Amino acid sequence: MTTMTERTTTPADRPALGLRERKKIKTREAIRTATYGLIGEQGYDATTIEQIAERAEVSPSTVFRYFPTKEDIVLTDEYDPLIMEELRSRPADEPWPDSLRYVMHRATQLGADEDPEVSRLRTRLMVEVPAVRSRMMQSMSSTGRMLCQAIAERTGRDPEGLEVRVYAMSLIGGLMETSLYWAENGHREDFQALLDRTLDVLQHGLGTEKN
Amino acid sequence: MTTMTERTTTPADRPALGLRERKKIKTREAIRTATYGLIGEQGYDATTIEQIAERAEVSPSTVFRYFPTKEDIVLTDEYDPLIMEELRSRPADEPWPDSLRYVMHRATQLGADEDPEVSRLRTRLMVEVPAVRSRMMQSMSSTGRMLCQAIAERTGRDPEGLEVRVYAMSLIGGLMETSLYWAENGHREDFQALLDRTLDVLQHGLGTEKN
DNA sequence: CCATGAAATGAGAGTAGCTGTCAAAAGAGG
DNA sequence: CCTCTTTTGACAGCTACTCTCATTTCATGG
Repeated sequence: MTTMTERTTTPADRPALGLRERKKIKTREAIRTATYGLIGEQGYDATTIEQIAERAEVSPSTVFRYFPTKEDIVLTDEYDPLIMEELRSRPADEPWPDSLRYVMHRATQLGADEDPEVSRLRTRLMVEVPAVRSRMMQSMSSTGRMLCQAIAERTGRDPEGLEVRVYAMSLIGGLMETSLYWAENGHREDFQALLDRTLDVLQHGLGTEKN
Repeated sequence: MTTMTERTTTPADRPALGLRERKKIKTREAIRTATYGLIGEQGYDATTIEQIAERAEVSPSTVFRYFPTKEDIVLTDEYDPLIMEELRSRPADEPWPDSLRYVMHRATQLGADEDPEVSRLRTRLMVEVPAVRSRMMQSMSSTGRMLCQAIAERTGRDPEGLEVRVYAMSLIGGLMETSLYWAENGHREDFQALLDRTLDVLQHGLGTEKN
């Protein structure tokens, strides 16, 4: 227990990570960068783990140690915890739809902060490579669990109850489709705008607007 | 062109399929039966294509000719077209939520008609085997497309529009979660009842009911 | 009934993702 | 500098899946 904050001989606010940790992070990024590069050059299927290992200057074994599957190399997904935290820090009396909208906006801002190229490549792969989409959907399940938890906290319901679970998954399904839509249309439209339209549909169903 | 209704020397209304077609159907079922049996005995992962081929008395090559992936052997999914047809045949002036509810009820009846053992094995595998769940979710996408089409026909919207697509996928996500919920709880509760609760949530959101 | 053409099958080799083991190398701590 | 632990690399192995090609099986027309 008690991660860090213990024996930080370096008084600076720097990470204070050991050489080992730093190397691990570097290896992780080397693998990801190599993967993005190779996929960009030759496509997803044509890119083998061996090639990735070679370009990242590690052994194939190491690649598997860092990422359980090839799809996981491109699907980072480190946002969920951030989103959860953001959600929890919203005022308790704020209407739920408002909280949701606010947090989703924040999340897309975070997404835009990182290299937009990467974020687009990722969504493009979601559309084009079935395996990646599958993996993505799978990760949706765990995201759904967290959402259930958050909703349960806010509404005092059972996080394992059917209603909460159904609601969470329908939400995620809708949001997922928004990403696909965005990617399928060549990332032309403004994602935030799409998001707003999506949330409208999820709140009010298919209303009477034109299209 | 012109399938059958040509030279049906057998005046009976029987299928009038050639020996070849009949054999194909038999092979298909042999493979599925073998798969269900083996998985029931030893589990999904422990069951290899070779074993399936052996029990079905065909070659491994043939298994792959009939089913592109191992997961596809257990995921039949021949209901989509039926559901679509049922949906189309509803009176045009029926409110959309009512149509949806009616059709979903019909679908579960169809599902119960076939061997309930098989249907339960399938949902159980969805919960337990990630690969199967992934494949299932993937098939959801195509189901979603059909739903979009149906919704578009009913409401005069663009089937490719964001709103319709989001609505369809959120629906499918919710329904999917219902199946998972049902399987996770040992198929104890009445599926139709769960379905009704699900549709309530999808229509009205998380209302004010207790739980 | 047989010959011809087409379709289905089987056998085999090959690819790649992924798992496991084990010994060597590199960092951490005394 | 020595020891312990973690990380890595090399290797073997399994299995899903693909591709090719020869063989068998059904359909058809004479």
